[in-house]
Amino acid sequence: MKNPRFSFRTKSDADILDDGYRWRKYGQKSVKNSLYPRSYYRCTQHMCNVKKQVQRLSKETSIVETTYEGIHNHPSDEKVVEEKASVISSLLDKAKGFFAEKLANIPTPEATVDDVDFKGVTRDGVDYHAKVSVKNPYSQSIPICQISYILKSATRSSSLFFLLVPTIASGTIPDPGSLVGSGTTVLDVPVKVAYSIAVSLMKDMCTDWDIDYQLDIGLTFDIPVVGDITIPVSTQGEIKLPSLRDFF
DNA sequence: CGCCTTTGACCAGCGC
DNA sequence: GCGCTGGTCAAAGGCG
Ligand SMILES: [Zn+2]
Repeated sequence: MKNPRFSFRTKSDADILDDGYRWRKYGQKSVKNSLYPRSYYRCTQHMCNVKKQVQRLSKETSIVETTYEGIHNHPSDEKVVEEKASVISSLLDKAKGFFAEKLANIPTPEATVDDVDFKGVTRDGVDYHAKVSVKNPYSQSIPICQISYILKSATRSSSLFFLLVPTIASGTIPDPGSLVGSGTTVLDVPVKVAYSIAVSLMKDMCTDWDIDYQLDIGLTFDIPVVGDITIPVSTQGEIKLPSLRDFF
């Protein structure tokens, strides 16, 4: 009943992805608020009750989400495993090249915050809408399924606030797509800042509106069955906050 | 035949 | 209880 379960997202045109095991489909249901149906599979091996669900996301139709439940008690197809291993090493080569070129030219940052729009105030906090440009210096395009970020202040101001609360916001961006090769991809990042932090920020920013920021970004590659590989990328820059006039 | 989808029926949990 | 939802069963049919 309560088996271990994990899920991952894969950017794929095909609904059926070979993971080295043989499955028998035993159901398909349409789920509420989703354009695409959810398929139910069971491992064909006797005495192995591993199940999986496959569903294409309605928001980003190029991504399928697979949820596994249970652990196989038998080996899988060797050939497919070998193929997966080659895919993984290929991805690692891509990542290596990415960092090789990144380290080559230090001055250009990989990610900058272009603009921060004030969206509104809710009961819990203040909503911003940030446009983040992520530059991919590597010639090949990199498929990304998730980008996690931590936005914290790197200012050297004597402000007590930044010493106490260094982290402004954090979260994940679901399925931002691919980072195009030798280009810049603009991501729309919804940022929710807790109300108490926002107030402190406003008080602190009365004199100078620009703060130095440090943006810790994790690029997450999805690798079927094996799991995710997250590569940390750090960047610094300057962020402009909306003035108090935007509030009233 | 063996093995697989398809598909409606069926069931269990949950909110009202 | 009633209806909705998500997960499963199983009969039927496809296909090499
Ligand atoms: Zn199995």
